[in-house]
Amino acid sequence: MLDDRKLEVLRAIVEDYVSTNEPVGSKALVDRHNLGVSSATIRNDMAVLEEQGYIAQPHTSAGRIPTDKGYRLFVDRLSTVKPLSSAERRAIETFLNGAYDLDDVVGRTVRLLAQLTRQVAVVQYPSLTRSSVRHVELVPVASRRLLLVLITNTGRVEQRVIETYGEVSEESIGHLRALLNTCLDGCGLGEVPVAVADLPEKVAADDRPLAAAVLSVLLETLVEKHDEKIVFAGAANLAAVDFSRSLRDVLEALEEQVVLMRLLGETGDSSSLTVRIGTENPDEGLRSTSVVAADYGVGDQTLARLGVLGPTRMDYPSTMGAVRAVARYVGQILAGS
Amino acid sequence: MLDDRKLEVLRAIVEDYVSTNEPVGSKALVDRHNLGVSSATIRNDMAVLEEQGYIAQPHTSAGRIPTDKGYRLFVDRLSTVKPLSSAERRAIETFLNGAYDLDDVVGRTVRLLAQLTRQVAVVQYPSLTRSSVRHVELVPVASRRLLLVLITNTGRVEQRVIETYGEVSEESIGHLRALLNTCLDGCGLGEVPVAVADLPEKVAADDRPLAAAVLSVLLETLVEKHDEKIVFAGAANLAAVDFSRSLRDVLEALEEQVVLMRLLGETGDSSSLTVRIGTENPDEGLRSTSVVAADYGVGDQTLARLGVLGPTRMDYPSTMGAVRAVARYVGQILAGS
DNA sequence: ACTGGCACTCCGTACTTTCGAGTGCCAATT
DNA sequence: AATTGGCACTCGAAAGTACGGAGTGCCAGT
Repeated sequence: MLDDRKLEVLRAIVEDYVSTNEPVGSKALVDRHNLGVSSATIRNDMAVLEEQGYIAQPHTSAGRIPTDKGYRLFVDRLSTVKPLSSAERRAIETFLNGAYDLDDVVGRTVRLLAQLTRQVAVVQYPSLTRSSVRHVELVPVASRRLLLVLITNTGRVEQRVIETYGEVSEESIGHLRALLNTCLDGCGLGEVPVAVADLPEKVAADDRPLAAAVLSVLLETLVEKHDEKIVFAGAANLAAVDFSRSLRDVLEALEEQVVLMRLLGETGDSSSLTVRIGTENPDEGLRSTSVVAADYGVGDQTLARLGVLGPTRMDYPSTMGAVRAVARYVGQILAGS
Repeated sequence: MLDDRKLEVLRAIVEDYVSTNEPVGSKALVDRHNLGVSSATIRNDMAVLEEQGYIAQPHTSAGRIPTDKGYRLFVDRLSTVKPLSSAERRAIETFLNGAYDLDDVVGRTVRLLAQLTRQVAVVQYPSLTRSSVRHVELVPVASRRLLLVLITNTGRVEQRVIETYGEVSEESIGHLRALLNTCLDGCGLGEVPVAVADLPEKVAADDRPLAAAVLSVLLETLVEKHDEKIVFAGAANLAAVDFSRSLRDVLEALEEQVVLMRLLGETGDSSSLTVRIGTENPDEGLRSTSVVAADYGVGDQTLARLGVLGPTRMDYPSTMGAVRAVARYVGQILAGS
């Protein structure tokens, strides 16, 4: 139903609109792209494209702009991911290599991605449930208070305060610490509940209450809500764009963890890059934005997601290239640390 | 040189301008406040106030708006900090009490302050150099790699990777760990360099390289640049205001750690609240904003600062009240954990 | 199937007009 | 000397008006 030329016209409209931010008319189109036909022909094609819902006019007698459906078709069939320049790749590499701990890796990544795409970048910390235990530490911090410190293979360090409701000896703590570490070393965090199930039986009767308190805090730490940590950067880039919805709505959405989580979406099923365009977005305040997201991880193990948010009118090929490249490099960095 | 009535006029101008966001004229002033004189008199007073630089007109034949100097006088001499309502105080208390670790305390605080003031809130993590060591942990994470974990009395947990350039036995690590903890327990982080000075001499000759590596990383962690950690929230509130400088400039400034640090300024000398108005601000992009900041800490020990950033046209008494109240509550929460 | 031509639409811009809040100044009053 | 009512003046914001031009849809011709 859409012949090759019509697709070509759609692509041209998307590209021109993205670069000029102005509705594109038939005349301008034949001037800038050598389509080999006259503007009248293009007008006919445009009429069809509009009827099918791929483009729209802001008002009568104005040029056309792509609809969400138009962008969708463009992303799916009319564009290819644009690889970064080698200069950009080198910049990424040197910038990320300077990181000295996980916080720093994530912080640098999100700033880097924001700068690279000139949009808002979002990076999720490596998921706890998909990591494994590297070390568990119990530190007494007051007479009736312990600090549980959990270190994962991805370098995440989680800490929780434990109230012990009674004095606890150094020995008990040391014993429990050793037991926890033998139980859990290398254990996937998803399996922790199973792995510790029989632990209370192994401790001396006197230490059972302590063990119970520690375990309850440990298990709570793995509960979904606390599981996820996510950051963003580049909000300043939003100010340059003007949204149909107010800027305020978008900023508000960005400040909510849950919204950010939904934004990146589920970890991708097949291809690594996910693009969500305008109204495809679940959240009210983000109906005029698009998201390009990707999984990142070490080897074949997916750890979490990262991505970019911008106006639907965005340069998809370049953005997708940047997101893919950064996701890969982060995986490499994490693998090496 | 400024009699009481003129001061009263200035106060009225500030209050009206803050609440209406429109230049205030002599007529409107006598209507809204019962000053007991006519508008012509007020006009004369205004002329004097303008000559002295406390107010200005956006253009001839418009009302007056306060200058930075006018706000300064208002804050210093014409206003009193407005305490929060008891409902607000209760809300703060319950909200902050739910926090389960330092990250959570800081995160909740910054969101709370943003919501309370409807402006941008900034909170600095408890300064490392002003904290003391609660525990040091060494965790082997790979054959030639250790993780140094430092836990402070304020609940901050810092981690650094250490390359050992050689296999290291469990025993060596255990030994060094014990040594470190006896050396450093309760030691102020400022004194760490002194406290560990003679440590290398205490370890077995074989472990000297290991000790050196660990110490170098430990000392580096305390270097100023890494010392400070700072977060903000409520950027969405900026969108509601319009700045003379572009919103973009302000957002950009906010995303830079160093700028945020400068923003809060040095820890206050005398009174607990610091107000910096417009051009009193050191940073280019923040010349049209004001900052209200305060120290917070446990007991008489100052740990760090927090504050609020908004347009110069802000409700200073309320904002100051909120900042002061939140700073106090955070201190309490930290004391209890 | 494509094209050139043509009448039509309507946005954006610029120009003008009007309206009114606000000012500064002055002479009169207390 | 301080205050006041009066008055001419200023200037921005809002509303109205005019116009140019990019863009469209349609149709007859190739």
